[in-house]
Amino acid sequence: MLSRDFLRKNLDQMPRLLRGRAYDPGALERWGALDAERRALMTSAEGKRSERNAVSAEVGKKRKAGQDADAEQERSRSLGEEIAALEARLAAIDGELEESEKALPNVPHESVPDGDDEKGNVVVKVQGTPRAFAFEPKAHWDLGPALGILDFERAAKITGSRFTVLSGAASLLNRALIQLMMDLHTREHGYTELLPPFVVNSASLFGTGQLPKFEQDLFRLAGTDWFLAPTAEVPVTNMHRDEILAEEILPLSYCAYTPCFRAEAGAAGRDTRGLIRQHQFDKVELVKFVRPEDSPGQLERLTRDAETVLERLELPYRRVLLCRGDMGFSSAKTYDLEVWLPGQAAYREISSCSSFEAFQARRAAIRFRRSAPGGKGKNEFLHTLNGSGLAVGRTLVAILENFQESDGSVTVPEALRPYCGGLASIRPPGAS
RNA sequence: GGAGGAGUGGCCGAGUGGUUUAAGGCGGCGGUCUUGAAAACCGUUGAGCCGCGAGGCUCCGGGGGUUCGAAUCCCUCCUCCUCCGCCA
Repeated sequence: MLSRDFLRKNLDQMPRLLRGRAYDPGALERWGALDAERRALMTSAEGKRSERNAVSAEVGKKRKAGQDADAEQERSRSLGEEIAALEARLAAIDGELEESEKALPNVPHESVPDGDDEKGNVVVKVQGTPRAFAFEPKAHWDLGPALGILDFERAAKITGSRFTVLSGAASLLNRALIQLMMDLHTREHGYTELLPPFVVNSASLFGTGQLPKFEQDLFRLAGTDWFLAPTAEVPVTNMHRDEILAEEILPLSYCAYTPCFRAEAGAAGRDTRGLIRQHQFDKVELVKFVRPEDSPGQLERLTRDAETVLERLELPYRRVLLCRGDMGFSSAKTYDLEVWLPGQAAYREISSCSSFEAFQARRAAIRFRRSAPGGKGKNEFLHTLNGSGLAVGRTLVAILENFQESDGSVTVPEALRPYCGGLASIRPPGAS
């Protein structure tokens, strides 16, 4: 959410600031008129309330002194009616203002390139060279079943499409990857690990920006205010909802492994094969709470922290700076990390690292007390960032496809072996 | 799930209808004193909003109600605690 102050000052600039982003221009115009009316009504209502408070106190005083206070009582009562009328109008205006504010996307950072879709994204870095195969590399949806470690059909029986059973080495590797990522981020990158609830309420989803606009992407527990978390970003960012943090503890860095649940409405027909787009997947998430002046540097660091996982696993990837039109609703700036998948001969997203500036902090009321020499500092909204470090299922896919051999086996990357009992190679059933 | 109890400023805690614009304490900050520190003493110290300003308004877990007037009374929801039941 953008601040009212910012909207007021930049109302005529908003079309330029939000160019390329999805929003309703008519809502902006209405916002301006409503805001002015709201402030006028407020001044009037507060004046009346002030008078009523005084008159009301007079009633008490006179009564105590045994005097007649009927005139004051009547005046207070009629003021009360006037106030109630003004307040009803105010509440209606407030509701409308909030509706339009909630629906406005974040203003992109100035370093974000123009563009309407992924064609406007900019590759800022390419790391590693895709391996030259002496044979036709298979896609993981062929490799996995052949190795007997990915079972799509039985998962469809148990639940439905876009679910998978991992068995044997796939389950082991998945577990090892989580462990490797969590160890790396906690021991080498300074993150504090959390195991948050996987179920979140609507207030939390509003705080990070999934609600109210994107409920169709979520699984809701029937008859409740609870949803399966679509990403650990939601529970972890909302850790500090409605809090005022001390400046000294910033930057705060958390990492958390959670399963993630997404309804994938509107993705019908896309990535229907394999592990790429599932209703349930594991992810290690990185979340930071930082001072506003630190957020650009911290986005670079967080993105590096995610890249380090790919480098440890010897996976070729590239870093892409998303253009204005391809960013998420809440983001001010986003880097996607894309891993090379030989089976598709393409780079595919494996991490998305974003700075939200104060957009989420405002929605979730997360502030910090700026320390000032000789006394009290001001409370300010802090900046939040997060990124996948990494999406575990897609990392498993990348390992299977990049490290496959001509005999159908898959070599386990060196860095992962200590986490899976020294397993060096995954072999097809029956192979020696 | 059943029965009780409780939610007040960073923390503890007083307040059961009208100078409470929330007492007091702790903690924090500033100062006096001191070579320095501690102690003691003095002062200061919640959040948000409206207003050019003076100033004003709102907030005592959330929401609703009663009243001229609500932290205080009523309804409802949430959370926590105790006991019972159930359970990994």
